[in-house]
Amino acid sequence: MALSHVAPKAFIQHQNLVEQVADYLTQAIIQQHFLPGERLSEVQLSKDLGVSRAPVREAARLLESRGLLISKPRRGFFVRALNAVEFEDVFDLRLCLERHAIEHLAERYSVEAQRALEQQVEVLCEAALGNDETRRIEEDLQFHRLMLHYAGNERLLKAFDGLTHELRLCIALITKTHDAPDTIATSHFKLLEALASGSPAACREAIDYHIGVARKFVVRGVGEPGEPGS
Amino acid sequence: MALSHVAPKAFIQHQNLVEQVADYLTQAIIQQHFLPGERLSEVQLSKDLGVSRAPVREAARLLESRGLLISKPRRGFFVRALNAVEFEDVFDLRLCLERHAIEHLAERYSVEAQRALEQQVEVLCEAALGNDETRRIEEDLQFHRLMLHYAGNERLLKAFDGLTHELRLCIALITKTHDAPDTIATSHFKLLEALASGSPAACREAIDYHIGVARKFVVRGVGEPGEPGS
DNA sequence: GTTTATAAAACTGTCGACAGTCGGCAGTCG
DNA sequence: CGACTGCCGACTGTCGACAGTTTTATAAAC
Repeated sequence: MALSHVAPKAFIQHQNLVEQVADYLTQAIIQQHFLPGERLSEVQLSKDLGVSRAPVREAARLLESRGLLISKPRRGFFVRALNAVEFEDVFDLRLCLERHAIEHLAERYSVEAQRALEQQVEVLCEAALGNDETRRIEEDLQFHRLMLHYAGNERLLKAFDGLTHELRLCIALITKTHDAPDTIATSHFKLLEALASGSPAACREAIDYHIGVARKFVVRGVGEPGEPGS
Repeated sequence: MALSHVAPKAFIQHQNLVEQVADYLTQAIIQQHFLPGERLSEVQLSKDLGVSRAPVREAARLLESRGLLISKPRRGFFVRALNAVEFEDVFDLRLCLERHAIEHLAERYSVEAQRALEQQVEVLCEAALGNDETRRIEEDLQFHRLMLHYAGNERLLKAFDGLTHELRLCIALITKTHDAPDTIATSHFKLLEALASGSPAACREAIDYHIGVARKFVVRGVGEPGEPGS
């Protein structure tokens, strides 16, 4: 592994090594600098990043809990390889969480929440016009995070955050999503309308449609179930 | 392949220190040997358990991701202290997950699933007659885990498992639940009936009632929001 | 007696090192 | 020629130690 993508040694500022390593690994995995199923060498990473193995190990455990890595005892950490079934499961869980959230939100839709969401949709639409796919995805996720937040259950948001890491992975793996970026962006307006209507049923219908579209964009060309070789 | 006579899985279980420490801590927290909000000293734990600090730290990170601990930078790890709001949030999330699961399950209720669930309810009822509260809780959770499992989304089950740790904590904190153990046990029958009917709506109603009862038992005498003193 | 300044203690974050283990490779035996 | 065995390198799991920071204890000043 020549690791040509590796960051300069001084990239890591002495501040919170574990988090920094975790962030670095997250980016590297999502950008597919490490292939799914690939084994991560602790020593190699330590050398590349210029830190010791302790923070690398702790960061790896963090990413394991986020579903980006899996650990095999005495073997080390491997990049999570998602198959089609797990793909569907992730989106199904997402649907579960967001349905619940939006139904709650519909019944407690404050002016503050409305303004925040509308503003975020504007940001999202703006991002959709540009070419920065990463930013578009992040703004999209941010909209949904806001929705979860204003739904009033922080634990729900936390669960969603635990999922966004995998979601990013899902999206990144198929990344050829740019069929109709503006379509996805504008489809958020329907969510706003449903919320404004105050009808939980309408909200549920809207979110079902919304996530269904997103899933359809992503689940396309996903490989067969089974572990790609290490 | 001369391994057919060998005991299933590995006869020699060389369990990681990390997992062992994590299990120990989990038990200690749930049994309230560590009070909520209390600070955990890494060195002290290392000495008590006879291991070095590295596995203790990694175990603590694991428990942090499970919601039993929280880490404050440069301060260390603290036992999670749940207030009434977080309490409600946990149960609300649980409701969200189980609604989704049971509605799915209703549409794919196999004979295998039905048999497994009915058997588990029997085990649960049996456990309810005894005095072992811990076992009752575990059997209860196991029933719900089975339900999630047969719903066909492993990711959903994983999310639930991430919640069971907190659930156990919730239950342990209030632990005076033994008002009517058999009531709770038998109330599972209603879930079985709803599933057998094949109606998602009936299932939803049943699970709403079921979890509502459970929550009512637990949410009682929960303190005010805010951090209890160390 | 209370408050501030200072010193000591305790603790976390991080590191380098050692030992046991795993996978692969070569050599050996059938 | 194929299967088994023992060795070798690489790596993980774990440890003890050091440095910087936070907290506590102590002392001085008001």
